[in-house]
Amino acid sequence: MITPKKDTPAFSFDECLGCLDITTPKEFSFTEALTHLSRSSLECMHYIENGKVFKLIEIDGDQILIEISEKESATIQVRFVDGKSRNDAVCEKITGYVTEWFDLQTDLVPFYRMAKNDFLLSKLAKDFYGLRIVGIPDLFEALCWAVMGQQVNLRFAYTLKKRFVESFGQQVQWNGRQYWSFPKPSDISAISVDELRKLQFTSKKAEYILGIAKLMGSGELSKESLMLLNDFKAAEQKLLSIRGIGPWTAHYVLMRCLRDATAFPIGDAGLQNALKQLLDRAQKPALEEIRQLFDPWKGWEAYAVFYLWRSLGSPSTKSSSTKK
DNA sequence: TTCCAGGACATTT
DNA sequence: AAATGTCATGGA
Repeated sequence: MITPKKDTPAFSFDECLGCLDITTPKEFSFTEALTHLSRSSLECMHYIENGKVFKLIEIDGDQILIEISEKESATIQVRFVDGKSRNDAVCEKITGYVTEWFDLQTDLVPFYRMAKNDFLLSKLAKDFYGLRIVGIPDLFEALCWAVMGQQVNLRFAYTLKKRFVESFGQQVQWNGRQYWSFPKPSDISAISVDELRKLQFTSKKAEYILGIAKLMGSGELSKESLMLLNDFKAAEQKLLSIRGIGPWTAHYVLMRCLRDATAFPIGDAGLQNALKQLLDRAQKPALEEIRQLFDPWKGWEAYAVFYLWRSLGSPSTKSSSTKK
């Protein structure tokens, strides 16, 4: 069985303020998490304002709008926007959610030890210190997002997600703003390809997502069942057996949802472009070279990829790149 | 205009 | 088994 580290950080609940403090590891940067979450203005699954993230999460069937901000060093604060208090059991679940979302359970010390003297990673580890793999805890969301991202530019992928969520998800209004929850498999399994075609999904993307919704709706596929498998390799095989899920999608989901630190979407175009830029090459490195580059990073492939992706959005590493 | 983007699958050689 | 075509849109 794949056992996630269950060393939940300490939390304290202040009943009066309707808040929850979560202690974060030393190697955690809330700013880096915010940078990641701010990638697209079309993002519909959370809202960011003044260094605070607003997100609708579901606990025991209840939708709770939370606001997360950095309180002081090594502490982030979760505020319940409705001001109501929650009991300890719910607080624990919220803490668990945030911990998983922000990847607070991973010990990054070995990663940084490894990266410290690496010719490529040392700079990235320094520049983006505290960056963790921001997760997509919901398996259906992770799979749908990965399918939407297949072979289209990221902006269009966000457009598709926004249309999808606003068509089939649930919303909560607060202070004149809408907060969305991702559609459930059961919301999607019965719709038709045409309904997704209207949102400008390709027929294939529509079929893939309907197929995944049916598998998850029937219980044939679930995050829990994947985590019950012997290892991530078995989870990968299960994912690859599903129509529409190829190597890239499988590894992307292993990385963002199942938290496999060895997940390695080697064919990823963004990864190849990041390496091309960092190595100052005229062309993207070949797959075999990428494999060799990653060889010293065994066990931390997913983190290496995430830091390389991060480098693409960084002004500090941006150079006057010419195309192709 | 052309190329290809955080791919996967079907079809053709 | 490996190369090639297809999907849809958008940005450079």
